[in-house]
Amino acid sequence: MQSTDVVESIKRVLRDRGLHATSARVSVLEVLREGHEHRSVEDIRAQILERYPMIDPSTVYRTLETLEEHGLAVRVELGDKRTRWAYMTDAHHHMVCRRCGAVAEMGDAPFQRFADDLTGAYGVRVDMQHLVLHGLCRRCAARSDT
Amino acid sequence: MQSTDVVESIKRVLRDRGLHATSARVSVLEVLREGHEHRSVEDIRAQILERYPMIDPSTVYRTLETLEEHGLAVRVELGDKRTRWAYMTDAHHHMVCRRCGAVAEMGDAPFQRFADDLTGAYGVRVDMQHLVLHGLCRRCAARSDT
DNA sequence: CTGCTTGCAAATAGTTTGCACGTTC
DNA sequence: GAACGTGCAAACTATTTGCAAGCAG
Repeated sequence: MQSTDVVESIKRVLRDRGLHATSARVSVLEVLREGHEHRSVEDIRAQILERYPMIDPSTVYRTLETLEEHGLAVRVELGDKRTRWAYMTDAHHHMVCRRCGAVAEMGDAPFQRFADDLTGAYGVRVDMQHLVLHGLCRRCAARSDT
Repeated sequence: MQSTDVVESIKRVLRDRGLHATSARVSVLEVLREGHEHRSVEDIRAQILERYPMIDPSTVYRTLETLEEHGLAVRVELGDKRTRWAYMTDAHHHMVCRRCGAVAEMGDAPFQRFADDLTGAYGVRVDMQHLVLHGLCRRCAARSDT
């Protein structure tokens, strides 16, 4: 299990979707797969530059967009102006605390129930992969109860 | 019931919150109150210019931020890059269709149930005023069932 | 009159685009 | 070698900020 194998498996994934396995795409996917937090374009680029020679920001933008179209990456809007990106894995959700800024992760079950409710009531099919909510985190909510 | 009365009532609302009742604030609130769709800063400014002499974009930005802090306006992120604003009224929610772009409004009940679920499960207090979801609208969902 | 607000102009920040060259298949 | 993807530089768009002058209380 060498890092070469990781690269090879990523290339296979890309070619399976009919994409050219370019070094830009490989490096972006490689970095995305290493953690499941959501990262900005600049974070991603910085991590790539630590081990690959060079990549232009515009290439990172274009690459992420391509990966998104092919179901390999997800776009997450946390509420500040920069778009975050994550490797497409299991559904999990976030809440950004409006008081302290903490980002909490939450499991999928209540979200699925909610999505089903909405389908029943309105016929819509809600994307429930990486929802972002705002509000008060557990700690700030508890404090404001006093 | 003259338009003067509208202006006077808005001024009262502003002063009640300890804000100076400036013409910028009055005109922004007046325009926001006229419809409950969500409008961009430029939309709002354009509507103001139809009847008031002049207002700078930066003033609209600052005014909306102030109104938000005082609970008179809500910020809504529909997913494109510009922030939309609405008059703060009853809770209602939106779904942006990822296929056709339609924006559907939905009532509050399932959302409240969901918020209570999350409080029970995670202790968080979710803001459920103007949530924006993404997915497939009724029509596009039906079509993709074939 | 005193401080909060505004207009103006300029600066940011994130993102997008056109084009010539390099790479992948 | 044909099509696709990348780097580079420049353009855009929405938004923010500093400052001097204006208006509200």
